[in-house]
Amino acid sequence: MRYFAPYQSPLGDMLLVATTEALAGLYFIGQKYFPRLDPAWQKAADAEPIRKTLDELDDYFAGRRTRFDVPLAPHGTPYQHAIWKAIASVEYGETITYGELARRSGFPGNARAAGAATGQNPIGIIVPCHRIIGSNGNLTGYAGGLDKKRALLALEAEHASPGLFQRIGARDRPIAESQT
Amino acid sequence: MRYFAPYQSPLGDMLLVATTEALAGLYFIGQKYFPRLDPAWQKAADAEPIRKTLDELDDYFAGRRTRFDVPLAPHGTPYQHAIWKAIASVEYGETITYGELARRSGFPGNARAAGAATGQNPIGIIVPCHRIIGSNGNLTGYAGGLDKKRALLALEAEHASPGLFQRIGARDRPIAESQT
DNA sequence: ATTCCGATGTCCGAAAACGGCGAGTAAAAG
DNA sequence: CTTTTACTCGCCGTTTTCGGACATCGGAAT
Repeated sequence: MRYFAPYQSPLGDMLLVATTEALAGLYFIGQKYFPRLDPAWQKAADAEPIRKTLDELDDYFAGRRTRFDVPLAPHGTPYQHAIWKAIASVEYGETITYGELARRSGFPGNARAAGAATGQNPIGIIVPCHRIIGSNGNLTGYAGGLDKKRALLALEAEHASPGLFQRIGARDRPIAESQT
Repeated sequence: MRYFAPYQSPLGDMLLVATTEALAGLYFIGQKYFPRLDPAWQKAADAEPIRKTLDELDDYFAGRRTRFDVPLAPHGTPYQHAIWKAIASVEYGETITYGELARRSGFPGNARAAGAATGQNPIGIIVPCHRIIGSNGNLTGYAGGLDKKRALLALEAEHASPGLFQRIGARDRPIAESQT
């Protein structure tokens, strides 16, 4: 059985999906790859993973939290799991390229496939796919919309520990953008 | 959750698969379309549908039973369900052609598709797909092997009530056979 | 008597299209 | 002559599409 709950973030309404054990999904409403709501799913804001996620999200958006502790259980292929795991190792306020992501996940040279897998990340924000950018500094894409990606990076730059150089805004020119 | 149990029939070893509610599968070991055993399945000869099926199979092979009462829950497409339901209406000792089967299931003219669906019947013997034969009298095929089909028809002919004319052996010439 | 053809639902394998890329080259701007 | 910008092409897992093959049968043509 799966449980779900809504969440109103400063960036827009979101949907949480979880089992009794772990968080399985976190989406912006209507984003790309938004899941079909199964009628069998039950609305339950009191399920343990959901309650915990809601708390941590509040802290994150308030700038009080730089890591998440909720147990995760995303559904995907072995390759996708490798990619998502590598994404999860990117620290708050830090950004890496898709090429670097491919390298870290153990599949050097698969930048493109890594990008595709990144886009299908079912647990936005907590698996921080917004921290992956193009090799030329472009944001290139985000399932929830580029504005969300930009806002998340700005939030993290705002509250990141001062020692980090790779944070957004540390560049010598404004960040360009491409299509959706 | 699914349960399974072995059964030693006079025609060879078989596998039963069931839920707590109903029988979901009955296969000759290693037959065509034999299911992949899921490690999560539990061996349980005491589950209600399994116990009932084992009893009824004993009676059937002893010639003491011409109908089955176990609740069935085969897994398949709507079309397949229509076909299997029509198959189930063919009486002990009786045989019909694939064309007739198509007609009875509400899809006249689909003899070929009916044949394909027949082959994918997950509940052998109890859903009596062995009673479906070619329009020219050929046995044409059986997932468990043509020898099993022949043996089952022989068994039923042996114990069928005497009034039935369509039973095997009532033909004016020997029954030919085709490939596997 | 044989051969050929069309109609039909599903499964399965093969092939192609499609991405949240990136490096290398060629043309344009300063 | 440097620095951009535009374009091409290879990269690779996933998803979608497509084409046969089947437990057939009746009718028409050979």
